[in-house]
Amino acid sequence: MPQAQRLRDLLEDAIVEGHYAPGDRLDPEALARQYQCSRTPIREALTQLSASGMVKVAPKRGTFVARLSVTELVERFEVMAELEGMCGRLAARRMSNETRAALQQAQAACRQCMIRGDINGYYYENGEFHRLIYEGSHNAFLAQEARRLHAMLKPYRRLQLHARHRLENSWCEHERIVEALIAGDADTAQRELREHVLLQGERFNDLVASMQRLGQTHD
Amino acid sequence: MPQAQRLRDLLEDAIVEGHYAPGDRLDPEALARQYQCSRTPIREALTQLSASGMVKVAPKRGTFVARLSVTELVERFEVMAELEGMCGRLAARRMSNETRAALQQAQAACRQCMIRGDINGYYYENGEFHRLIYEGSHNAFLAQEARRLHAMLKPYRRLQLHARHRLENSWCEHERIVEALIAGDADTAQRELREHVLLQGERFNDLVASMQRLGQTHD
DNA sequence: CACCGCCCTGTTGTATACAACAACTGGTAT
DNA sequence: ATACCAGTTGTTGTATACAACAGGGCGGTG
Repeated sequence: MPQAQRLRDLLEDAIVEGHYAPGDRLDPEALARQYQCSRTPIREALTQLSASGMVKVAPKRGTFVARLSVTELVERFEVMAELEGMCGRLAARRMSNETRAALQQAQAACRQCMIRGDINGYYYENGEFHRLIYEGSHNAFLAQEARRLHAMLKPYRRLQLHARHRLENSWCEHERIVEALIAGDADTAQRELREHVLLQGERFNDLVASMQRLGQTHD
Repeated sequence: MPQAQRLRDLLEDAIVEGHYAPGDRLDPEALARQYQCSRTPIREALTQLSASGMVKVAPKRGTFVARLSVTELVERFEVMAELEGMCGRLAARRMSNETRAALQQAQAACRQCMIRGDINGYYYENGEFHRLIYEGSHNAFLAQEARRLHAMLKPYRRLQLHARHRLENSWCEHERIVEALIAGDADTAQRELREHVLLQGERFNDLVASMQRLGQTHD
């Protein structure tokens, strides 16, 4: 596999997992030294990340990890909610028995993390939970787009989970979603997933507050 | 503006407008000669187009204009329908008076083209019609994604319009959509737009047939 | 003291050269 | 006749060097 691809995946992971914070500068030369290669593959990796919206290039000033404004974030969550709902609607009809079982397993794992108060664990299992629903839609393109958006929003989604009782609420919502998916109730699955993802009410305010704190640490 | 960006736009346009057909080879060296530059910016342009799904690279064998399989196409239309529906739902509530007027104007232009049987004209005005609804959603990210998918499907969408009575049917569907949008009826706008975009029944078969003809001319 | 302009520096974008790699083609052996 | 092997060729991926461009700082001037 070409080096640029590996670098793209590595950098994407590092961004998504929070090793680089939104607004951080990504210096091509430093990265080139770090990964023992020339600027060319680094440049290509950054270009691709820029295309997928993970980084923003400020011409002649540097490349930075994308820092989304509140508006941009709300817009993306709005689209994400719709795509997740669509995945749910399709998955309710199309999901295989294996995926169904895996989903219930992921939900059980989420429950364990919730009980232990293990936020990072929940965060990971939650990703699995949603990924399974994407795959369950049996629409590879939809699943790919959903994964892309999910990755893009991951750094911000993580902030939400620290809000009080968010884990419990999230898990209960999952429970209703699983129920609808198992029952094959497409409409309910779609609606519950949309609501689950959509930023609304308190959660919106919590997230904005977290972002502002995040912003202060890097300005 | 960097040359690579210009080239990307140029190539994308050329593909979308059908100057290159799905399956055509895009030889970097030939393009470099054609555009009087080195392979570097060409390469970058092609990489970006590959990321957005317009071209497919077959490692060590060449770069080709994406030729979507029937499955891939159906999947994309399925997602497109959902996104358009979402645009419609939001636009019904958020569209400005100017956009509303522009939409009615585009619809009138479509009507003229329909009456004249001007397929290319209709094709163009149809693009405007849909673009206005995207913008009307007042969700810049959603609009961008919708435009991207729309562009990707454009070469195939064009095939549909040649089917008998497709222009008339399309225009009538537009009419119902405009009506719902003007009335601010979000549910109807969403539903009508979804149906309008979704490949179903006869139209699906027509498109598959056209694609097979297209395939034969390039194999 | 403030403002304007110039130079320097840093960053990106492009060209070119080179190396690695896989696919194709020709030939040979079984 | 077919399968396999090796050389060749074409293509991509990477490194490096260079040029262009913009921004920031510094100094001069009003």
